[in-house]
Amino acid sequence: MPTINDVARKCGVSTRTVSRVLNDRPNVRPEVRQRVLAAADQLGYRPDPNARALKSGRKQVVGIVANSVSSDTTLHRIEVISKLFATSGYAVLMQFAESPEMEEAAIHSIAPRCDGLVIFSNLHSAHAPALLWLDSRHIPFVVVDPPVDITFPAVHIDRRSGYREGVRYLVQKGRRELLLVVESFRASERIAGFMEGLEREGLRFRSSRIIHSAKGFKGGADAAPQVLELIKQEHIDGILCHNDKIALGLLGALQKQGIAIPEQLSLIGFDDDGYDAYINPALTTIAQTGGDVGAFIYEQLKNAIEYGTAIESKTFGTGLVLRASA
Amino acid sequence: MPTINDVARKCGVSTRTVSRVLNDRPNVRPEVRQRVLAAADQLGYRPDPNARALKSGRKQVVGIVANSVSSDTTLHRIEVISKLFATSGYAVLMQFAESPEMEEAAIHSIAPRCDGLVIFSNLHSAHAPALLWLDSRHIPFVVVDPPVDITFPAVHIDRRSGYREGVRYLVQKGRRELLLVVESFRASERIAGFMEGLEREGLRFRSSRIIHSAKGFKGGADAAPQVLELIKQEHIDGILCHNDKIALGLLGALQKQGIAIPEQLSLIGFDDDGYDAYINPALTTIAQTGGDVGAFIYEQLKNAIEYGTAIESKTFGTGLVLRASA
DNA sequence: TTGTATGCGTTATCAA
DNA sequence: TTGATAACGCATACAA
Repeated sequence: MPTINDVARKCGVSTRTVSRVLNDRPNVRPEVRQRVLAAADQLGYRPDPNARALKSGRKQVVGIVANSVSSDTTLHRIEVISKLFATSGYAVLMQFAESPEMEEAAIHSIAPRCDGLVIFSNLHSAHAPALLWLDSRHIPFVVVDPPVDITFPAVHIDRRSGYREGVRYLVQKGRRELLLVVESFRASERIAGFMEGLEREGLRFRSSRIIHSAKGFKGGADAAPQVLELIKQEHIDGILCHNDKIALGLLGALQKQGIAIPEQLSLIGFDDDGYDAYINPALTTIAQTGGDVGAFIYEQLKNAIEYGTAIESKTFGTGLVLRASA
Repeated sequence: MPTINDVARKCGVSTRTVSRVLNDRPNVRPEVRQRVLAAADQLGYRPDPNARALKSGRKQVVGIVANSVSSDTTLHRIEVISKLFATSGYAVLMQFAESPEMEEAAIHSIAPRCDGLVIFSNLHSAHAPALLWLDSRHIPFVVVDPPVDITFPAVHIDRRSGYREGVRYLVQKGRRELLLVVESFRASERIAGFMEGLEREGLRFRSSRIIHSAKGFKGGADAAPQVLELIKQEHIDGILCHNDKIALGLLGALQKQGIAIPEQLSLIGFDDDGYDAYINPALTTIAQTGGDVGAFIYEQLKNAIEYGTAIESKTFGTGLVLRASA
């Protein structure tokens, strides 16, 4: 591996001059610049990023810490962030964490190698020590969709309003006996929206109208018997689901039992997964609105890193995407 | 940010001793070891990974280069690899590339920061300079699912046998007029398998029996009119698709036109996406077999990095996952 | 416009 | 068992 010294020697200049050329600094004669560039190219010289980082502190890397139970949405956002940062010459250092403790450890392990951090967080405390630590080290970071309110720069997704809107829409369609099917993790915002929606429509909330399901397609399918029972006993005619996977799992299982959707029952998911428009009936869903979360994070974090600007928090809304199932 | 010197000073030993303690080296009195550990902890000391990498060459990072058009499968494999490496204390440095040229650039930019590399490749040449360069630098790497044969350690997915098997299965079910719907990218292996399958079953191949569609659900749906035409004219009764998204898009569109699946027409996808079992009819598909690709890569690469073992190439098979659509 | 020399925070050689 | 000290490859203050 050739070093900057090799390049300097090869064309009879000092390392200082080579450094100038390589970092696009002024005060180098064009002729010398050419010579250095040629020598570097010829030797296949590449600056050592570690040495550079050690000296200058700039690493050209952004870190991403994500919780282990990352959804397709999270994966997609990570992809967007990575691609955008790639266009600015940054690579992305990623570490998954299974638990809040591991998440803190991951932050500590990744931060020293990064110019900035994106944290898809499960940290359940608003005062996570790792975040305080980052802050004290002046490492810019964005927390994405934390389950609790947080005083640090963060992107929030307002699911509550989406579920509220879902309820309103169903009621407007003449549905009165509504049900909410949620996974155990991150149910509270959905439940709050559901309850608020009922209240605003003047409908009474009953705790029996919240069903807890396991995760994913299978969770939805497995919840079907219980849902079916409620349909019979309480004449459920509208269902809001934790996400589209739950909705699809449930949809198929209910259809097999002869439930007509949307005629007899309206069904609404969450996330706007790619398949929504192509299943039968196409799935009405609630989706994040207000632009691309990944793009927003990129803008904020990049400016914070390169110009020291403050990162502004933002709340993205959610809204109905109307299709056939409701 | 406290350094190793601060720790050394704080407990009155030399940096050498602190270094010994921190790297679990022998020849330190237990009492001193305790003292050092306590001091480090108290100062919140964390070794600088850049300085460490600069000196020792070990970076505790594996790199992933992925092409921009990465499928869900790729994303999932990346996730698996990241999580496994996280359990061994490695973070993952990721860079997406839009083109083969950018892919080479990404390799060059990432490699110096990594102990090893995973390359989800679109490199269309078997002798990509970047790979030769990696090899000459003795940086272990695995190429995943390259579109061409390659002499470097690689994981191959044998799609051809899967499509062959698909044809055989359809014929066995009494289907004779088969159609293949492929995207433009990476169609050749599928076409080869399709043609081989037909040949083995003694069926004649006609070029009209290959339809090119755009990407994704929409591509499948948009191909429907053309497919419908063929169904009418040539009495198509079995379709193999590029992947499950194409299959689902096509499925819905055909159903809307009154085609009964699987009664009138058998439909087979590829990938075994999560929703396959939950749509109606559940989608029969072709899936990669032989274990988890990500886990295999982790094993190989980790051993190569830590013990210098050679990485062995492996070909993963593909096989039918029978459900209702065929 | 260019060069010399120092130090970033580690690891590791050598001597004690 | 320990310590002084020299690199690792680069960026930059300062001198020329």
